[in-house]
Amino acid sequence: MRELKTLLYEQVSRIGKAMASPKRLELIELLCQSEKTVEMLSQQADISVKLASAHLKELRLARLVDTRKEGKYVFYRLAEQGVADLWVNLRGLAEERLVDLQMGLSSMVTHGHDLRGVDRKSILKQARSGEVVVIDVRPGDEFAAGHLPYARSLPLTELKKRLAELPKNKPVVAYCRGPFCMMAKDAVALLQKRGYQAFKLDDGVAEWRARGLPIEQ
Amino acid sequence: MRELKTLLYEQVSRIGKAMASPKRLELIELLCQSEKTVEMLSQQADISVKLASAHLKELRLARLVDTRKEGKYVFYRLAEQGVADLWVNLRGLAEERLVDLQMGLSSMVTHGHDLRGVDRKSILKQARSGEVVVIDVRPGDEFAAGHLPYARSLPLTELKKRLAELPKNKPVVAYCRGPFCMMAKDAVALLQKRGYQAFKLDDGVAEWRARGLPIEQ
DNA sequence: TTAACAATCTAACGATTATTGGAATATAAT
DNA sequence: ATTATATTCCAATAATCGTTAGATTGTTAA
Repeated sequence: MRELKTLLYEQVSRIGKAMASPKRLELIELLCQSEKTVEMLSQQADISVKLASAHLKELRLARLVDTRKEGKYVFYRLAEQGVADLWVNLRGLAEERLVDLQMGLSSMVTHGHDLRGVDRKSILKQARSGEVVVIDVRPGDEFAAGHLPYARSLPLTELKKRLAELPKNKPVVAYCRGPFCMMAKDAVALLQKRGYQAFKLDDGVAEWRARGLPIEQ
Repeated sequence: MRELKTLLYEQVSRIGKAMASPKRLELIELLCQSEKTVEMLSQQADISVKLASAHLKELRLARLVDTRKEGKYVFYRLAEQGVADLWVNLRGLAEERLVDLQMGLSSMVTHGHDLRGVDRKSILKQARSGEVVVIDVRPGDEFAAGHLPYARSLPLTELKKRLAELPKNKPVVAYCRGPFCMMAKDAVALLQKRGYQAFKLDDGVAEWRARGLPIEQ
């Protein structure tokens, strides 16, 4: 009776443990974008390959991620959609804490012209009608793995040379991996300096999907 | 830049850490039912008062719970609804793992006549019309803090002496604290032995509310 | 075959965490 | 005041975790 209960809560806590490390959370967020190799993950999360491998092992043990081998590369991916939803849920709960802890977060939250309050469905509608241009500033492979409807891929790294593709008479909405990612922020800063009407959308695909909105491939 | 990111993920991981202990999860589940004192929590979770206090301190540090002092008692409660939702979310993810690990869970999942597949809204409708009787077998104070609509309080401890209150010609649906709680299971077993048409509803109030359904007080 | 590369495994360390027992606070009851 | 009760604080221990370095496995390219 008691033993059974202990067993049950232990199982759930294994998932909690897996989400109890900052590095692992960052890896999960990256995997919300697309499947990636250990090397890609280690680079994008700014950690050693060894450490990434160790953390990924933990995540696999907790069944939050799965792997696929292709040649000498091992691709990791989320085991199911629910993992991304849990990440969004967890981060949402933490965000309140972040603001009232007066964290450096303020430098991210106060991005001047953001779309925090704007209704997501109205953005979707305006994007469809062409009233606004939605750009996805993540690397191209992440865009290919899934992106917001009507979004155009324009990776941050190519933004400078491809500015001409964007209209100056329409609002441009940029998004990236989610609220903790700085790519959209940087893109908006650049665009605004060049005279574009640029806005940042805090959502990434995980947030978008967790709220039941559609994702395209 | 990197430091800021590190800081952000660290904050989220604090919540993960708080949910990384089986005991703390059990405490959270108990607090989903109603506010409780340290002593009540320690008894219901089968741990020492000291240990309960230490775990509750962790939860308070992570801002998942709040306290209220009344005389010599300290009442703990969830800091916000989102905490209960996160618990439901987390447990949901773990449940798949539990079944394919062939855990002792099977002894709980196979409760014979359960309502796992039955639509929640139809239960609600049938309860309103009186086609079924919904009983809440948790302790009375938890019922008072919030319960399913049209439910009647009939704590497991009093069930035997109050059997006469239940009809034999209608289905009786029992629920308790959630899928990990055994009270409804025991109630159903007793009722079925006495010839009632009894069924177990796996939801507790947290699960019910997390799915957007109404709760009464 | 050999060389280069991706990824994992092993061992080790310091840091953190869970748990317990004993002392200390605070409040209520006598 | 004194006693009893609820809770927390402090210290100590064993267990677990994060991280790094070195060796190892498996795969591709030469």
